[in-house]
Amino acid sequence: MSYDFKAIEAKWQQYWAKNQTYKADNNSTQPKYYVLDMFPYPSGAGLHVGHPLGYIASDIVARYYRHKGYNVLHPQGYDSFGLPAEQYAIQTGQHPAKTTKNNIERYRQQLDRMGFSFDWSREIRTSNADYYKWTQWIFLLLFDHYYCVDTDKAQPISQLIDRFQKEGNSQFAAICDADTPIFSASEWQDYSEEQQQELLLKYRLTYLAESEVNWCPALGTVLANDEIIDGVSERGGHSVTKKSMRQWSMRIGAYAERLLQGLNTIDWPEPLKEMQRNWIGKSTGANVQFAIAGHAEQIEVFTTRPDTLFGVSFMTLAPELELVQQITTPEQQEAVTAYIEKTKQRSERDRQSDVKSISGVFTGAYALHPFTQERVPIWVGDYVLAGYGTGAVMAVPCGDQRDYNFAKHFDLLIPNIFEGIDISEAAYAEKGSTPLCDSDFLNGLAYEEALPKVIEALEAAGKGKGSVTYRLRDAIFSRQRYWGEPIPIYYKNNLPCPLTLEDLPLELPAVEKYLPTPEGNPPLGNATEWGWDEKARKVVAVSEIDHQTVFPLELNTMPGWAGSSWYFYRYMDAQNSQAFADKKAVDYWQDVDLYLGGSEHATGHLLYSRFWQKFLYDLGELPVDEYAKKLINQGMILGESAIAYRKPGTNSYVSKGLVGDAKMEAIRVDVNLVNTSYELDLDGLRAWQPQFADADFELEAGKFIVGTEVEKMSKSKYNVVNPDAICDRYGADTLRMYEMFLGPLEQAKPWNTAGISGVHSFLKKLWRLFFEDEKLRLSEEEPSAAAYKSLHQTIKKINTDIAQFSFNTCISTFMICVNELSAEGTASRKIVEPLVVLLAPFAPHIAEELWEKLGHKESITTAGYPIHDEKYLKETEKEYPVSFNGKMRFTYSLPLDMDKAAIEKQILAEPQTQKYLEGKTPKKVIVVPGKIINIVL
RNA sequence: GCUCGGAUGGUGGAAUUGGUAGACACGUUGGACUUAAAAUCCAAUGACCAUUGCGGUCGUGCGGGUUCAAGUCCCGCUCCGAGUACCA
Repeated sequence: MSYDFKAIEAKWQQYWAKNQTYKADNNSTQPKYYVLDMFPYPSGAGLHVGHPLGYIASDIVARYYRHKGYNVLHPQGYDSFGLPAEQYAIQTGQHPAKTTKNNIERYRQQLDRMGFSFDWSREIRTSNADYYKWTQWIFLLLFDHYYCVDTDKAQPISQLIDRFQKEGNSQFAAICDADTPIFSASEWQDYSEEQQQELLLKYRLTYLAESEVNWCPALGTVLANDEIIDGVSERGGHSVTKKSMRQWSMRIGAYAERLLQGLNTIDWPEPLKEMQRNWIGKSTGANVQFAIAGHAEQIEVFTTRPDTLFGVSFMTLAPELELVQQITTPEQQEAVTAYIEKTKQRSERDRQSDVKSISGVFTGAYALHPFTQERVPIWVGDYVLAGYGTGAVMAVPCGDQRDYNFAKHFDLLIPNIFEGIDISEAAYAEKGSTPLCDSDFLNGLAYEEALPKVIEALEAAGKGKGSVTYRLRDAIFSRQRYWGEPIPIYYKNNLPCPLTLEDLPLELPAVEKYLPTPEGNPPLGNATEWGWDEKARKVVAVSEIDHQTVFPLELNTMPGWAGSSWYFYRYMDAQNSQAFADKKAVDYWQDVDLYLGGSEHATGHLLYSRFWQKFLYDLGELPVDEYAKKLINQGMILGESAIAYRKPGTNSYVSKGLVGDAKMEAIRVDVNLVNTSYELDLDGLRAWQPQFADADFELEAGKFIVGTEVEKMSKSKYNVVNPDAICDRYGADTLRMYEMFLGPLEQAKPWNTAGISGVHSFLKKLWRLFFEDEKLRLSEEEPSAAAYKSLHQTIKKINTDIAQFSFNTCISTFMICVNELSAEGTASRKIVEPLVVLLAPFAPHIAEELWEKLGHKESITTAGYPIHDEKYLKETEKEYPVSFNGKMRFTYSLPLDMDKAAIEKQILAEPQTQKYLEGKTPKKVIVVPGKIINIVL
């Protein structure tokens, strides 16, 4: 009987499904282990061999922990809202729900073939109303809370209203918009309901605000910063401009410090943490007030170098600041207005690609230095960003390269305040130990001492204070799209009113067209049923909107990251209709023990989900404030595109070896037509695309060889390898083991089928260990010492390697073990039985089959994972390499328990040693027990 | 520019964290079995020299250093990849 992987895999996949082998129990007394994959967006292209890499790794871990006696939660679902389905709907008129459903079915089929141990009873889809009901609920909670600085957590808005009633807003610290006015308790009470609501919006953790957004006219929507690459949209490459719109935002900035600190408590890859730290971009320094000559207003600047205060020679304001208009002198008015207009017209793309050119204009106004009262000219320059710090900088040309360049360009003063530093060529930006000069009370002090001193002086003079600024901006939450979660808000007198939990889910309405309306409203503006009846608490026809009892609903939908920011808690109790998850279930599962996914989500999903986590933790909804203890980034599997070389302007192709120095056009051909020796199947090619039907091919040695290029796997590059094809040819167990064998999990690597035969023949060899022809040839005899040793070495290595997620070396270890056992001849039950369990996480189908053949009635899942016994590994003797001056000469076998002195004595007495010593006395003898003996002459 | 990460045979990659570099696999070459092919098994395989003598020299991107001993640690470069970018 040969290894019939097709029959075996089909059999066990059915068995697992029928017996719900991998269903996790919410009422278990076993310890829990939660292994999570980043759930996929079900695209129309289906899975390629790159997708399962992380799923295979997490599946190995899940199965391993089950063997170890843990109650394992290993769920899977779909991030099923998203732009591609909507784009497809626009083109074809097919409802996104329908295409999404089809895509999911295809994904599921492909996933099932690979033998994953997912608990499918917990499957979720973010586009299902019973799921997004709870996404909407979280939105409502955010709307109903503000961030209290004193308690350093989110608090209910009702509490804020209480405080406003009693003391106004000047007595306590809460995170709010920068333009929030100060008011007293009596002023608050005098405000109208509308005014009060407007003010509360400035505090809510999700809020409406007029904000500058990245507007993409071609897509008709707003894009987040991470959806823009090189100034054009990630999807489609359309140009993007700035536009001011009233948008929903998330006050993630309130959590900046906690998001930063939390990184120290989680075991995530250091590079990923570093990315998040940079994205949060904390800088400490000071805010400094500059008076303006002849004006009541002041300019506040943020600087990380208040110690260089005496080097200020001008100020620069961002063109967007309102203050600019107020202080500009009549003579400069024209120039300033022209400059502001010019900046407005420049698209984000221009501004980014044109970093080097320096532009700016003088306002005619002067600021007064807080200590010297010297007059400092105020300029406007677009290198200052309105959105960072205060939108104004104190320019210290001797200490900052951009200020330096600006000063050189406009011929402004460059006073030097660094002792003994030459600044004739460039600014000196280091925070070094160089003492300051010409700096009044800071003279002679270097950065470290000057910093606290100047802040102290500023605070004493009431001219500034120490301050911290973050680069992290609040996240725009509105999308002008159809295929996303509706925002559970309606508008009364233009003010947003929240729905309540009882009203949810607010279901996505049907629309005729998925494009924006002619008036420029989002696609939901096309819905006929999209009014909110406040009394009946239900959605009614738009025609009934009267602004008395029926009001318009929000037309924007939520962004892609909304549904993915909390999904890992839904898996704990996926069917619950009363809560996002039952409290008992959440208390039992707590958090994710291992999270696997790509690093491309570093500053998107992985940051937003931490933010929501901390918020829900503040509310007591979740037990921990970081949801994933450990995270691993699996590397991307790249495609290896096949290139056929064509003579320019002809239809003749030349085999790779014959190209030489000739100029050729590189034409990508389907990799699936290429075999492992890079030979192209010409008949297949001719049938594949008509342009090749009558092409000429110059062969070498009767073959046509293609060139290759490693790039991202994508349909358009014809380099996509479908896992189904591999499963057909070699089976799922081979695919699983081969993907792991390819290299370290974290590393990006090209897909190449060349080595797959090695893994496949390993499985065949394993099979032959059990079967000779038709017969199970299992020995019940006591195994040899060598067999025991081989097994226990393997057990030891596999256990330590799984703990380190080093799956590629696990596969090697298995190969060595099976090679050794095969060489021995007979397979003893005492050896192969534990071996099969050991292998089960990696190649579950063949392991189940062999387990059954060994006479077991229950699934191998219930078997305990083998633990090695040192007694089989114990060695009494060890080969010591003996080297002279570090150069290896010979080896000598010695008992392991000998002490160093005895070893030294015995080695020196050896005739062979004497020969190499040539009568000299060694200076030193180094003995590392069990490792090496080095004799230094 | 800044911040990370990397560089080991023809190829993918190992190396107990300073202790015999190249495990394991692919590929290649030779052999066995076979009418033949597939499958399987055996042997060789870093480079160069010596090969009828068991050996020698070099070798982990480049140049230095520390050490009895360096792929591994330190200093200075080169190249490649990722992230980020007027962040005051």
